[in-house]
Amino acid sequence: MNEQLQPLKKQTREGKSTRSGTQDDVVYAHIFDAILEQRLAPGTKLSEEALGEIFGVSRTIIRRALSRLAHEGVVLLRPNRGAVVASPGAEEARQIFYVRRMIERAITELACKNAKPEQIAALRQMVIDERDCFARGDRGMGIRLSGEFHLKLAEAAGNLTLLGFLRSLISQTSLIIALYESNSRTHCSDAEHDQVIDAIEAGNVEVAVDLMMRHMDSVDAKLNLDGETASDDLHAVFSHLLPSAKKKAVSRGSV
Amino acid sequence: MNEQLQPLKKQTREGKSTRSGTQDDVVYAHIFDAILEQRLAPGTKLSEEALGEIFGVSRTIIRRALSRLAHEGVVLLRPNRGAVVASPGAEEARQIFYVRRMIERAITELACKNAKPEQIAALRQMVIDERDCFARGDRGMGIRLSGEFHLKLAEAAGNLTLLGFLRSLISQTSLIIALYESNSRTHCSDAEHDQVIDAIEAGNVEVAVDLMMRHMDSVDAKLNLDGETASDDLHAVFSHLLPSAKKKAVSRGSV
DNA sequence: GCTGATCACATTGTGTACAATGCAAGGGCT
DNA sequence: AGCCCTTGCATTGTACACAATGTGATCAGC
Repeated sequence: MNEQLQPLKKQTREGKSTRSGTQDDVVYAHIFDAILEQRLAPGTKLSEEALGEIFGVSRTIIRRALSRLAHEGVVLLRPNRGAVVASPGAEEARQIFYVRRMIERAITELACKNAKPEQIAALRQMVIDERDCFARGDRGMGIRLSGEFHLKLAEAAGNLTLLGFLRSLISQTSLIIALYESNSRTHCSDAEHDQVIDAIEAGNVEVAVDLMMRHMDSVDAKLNLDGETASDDLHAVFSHLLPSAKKKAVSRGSV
Repeated sequence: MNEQLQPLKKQTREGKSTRSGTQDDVVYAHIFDAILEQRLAPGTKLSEEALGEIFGVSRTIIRRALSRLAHEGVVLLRPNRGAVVASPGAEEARQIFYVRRMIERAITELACKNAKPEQIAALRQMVIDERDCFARGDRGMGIRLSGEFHLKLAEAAGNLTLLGFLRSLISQTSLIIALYESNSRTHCSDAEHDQVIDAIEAGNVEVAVDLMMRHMDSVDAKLNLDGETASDDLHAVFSHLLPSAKKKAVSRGSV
């Protein structure tokens, strides 16, 4: 982990998820990415002062970023006791997937009606980039891109509310995959994404939705939410035994 | 508007929406309620300093409250230019209603399966209270309660993610009703709420969902989102002509 | 030796001062 | 006279200092 990257004046090191530009967003994005790429394990405490020192900003900024992450359900904010990376239990995970499935269905339907040619093109490019990243072994970026594919699709659907909800859901989904993925070396298959685009471009709602649902199936088929029903608490209980952050992102998948 | 209610130490004046207790929540709730009850018109600027003085707290608290409201879509936070009460356009309104309808359907279905007897009882009590409030002429409280009915229902459904989404949707819906309600003297009919409970208690999913959808219909039937397609910007443009806050809440409805 | 309370430390919560930004009015220029 | 630039004010953005709270360790008592 970086000892102390310089005070990041504006958009220092924006190579990662391209965001607008305020310090705020940069810090938010970094923490978010760290969680997505599992460099921060669920349950890890996120000390305001420590983070402030790392990013070279005051606690004010960190606090805002954490608050935002908490809103999205990626971080748990315990009053007077600090923030930790959320660790959703199995039941919670099921609920989140249930809702995500519903939202993705709606998005797919709307995208069939509303997606413009240039948006479809952007989606295709996205899949290519995604494939590239996985091919290059840049798994971290690949994971993020495969998440952003779904977001771009939501954009194409043209409903801002759905987009916002999906953003929150994807964050949480990624966390869940990190926790429960049994078969650790899988990810959103590019092929599935491609097929969905085909159906959408053809305007074939039935098929598009069906494919998307299958896609969702293939994602949560990889999870084992059964067994160890107590894992929710176990994770929280034993998390302090883990080092506060793993050095390298290892093979894992996302949606 | 109150000149300066005393520094509200803990839970001063918690007669309104019963919340936990931190200053934070109190300020949040007050602003939120003011928007819901239309004492704050869409487009109104929310100055941090002014609010801080009114509530007797520092800008820090106000800022957090505003940030939270912004996250729920009730307030628009323009960087370096302050916060204003959001004024969603017609298209945005349609999108929000679309999503709300979808969420409410899911909640109703789940509630049929999962609602426990004591939760049903709580819902019935809620409708009674709601009716009471409208009967007493306490329209403000009535509006809030009718919104909270839907939230309680979501609770009974047992999906926390859906609950969170619905909370956000209800806030925005209320705002939209404030903006677009043509027939100004309507509200969630208690009868409709009651019928929905009946169906849920009977475990009759089909009927429950159908009733809920009708209920949604009757809500947006009262809006005129057509005509004056430019009203979005008009509201924003002319809002500075209005006094910063209306004195009294007048007859209006909610969901 | 173990359980319980007390105290010290570490961390978060809040208020405030200062810096930066945006907005508006006034004056000079064309 | 109209337009643009400059200057001043108001408001938000950030950092920091102090207060409050929770946590863990030490020590007395059983």
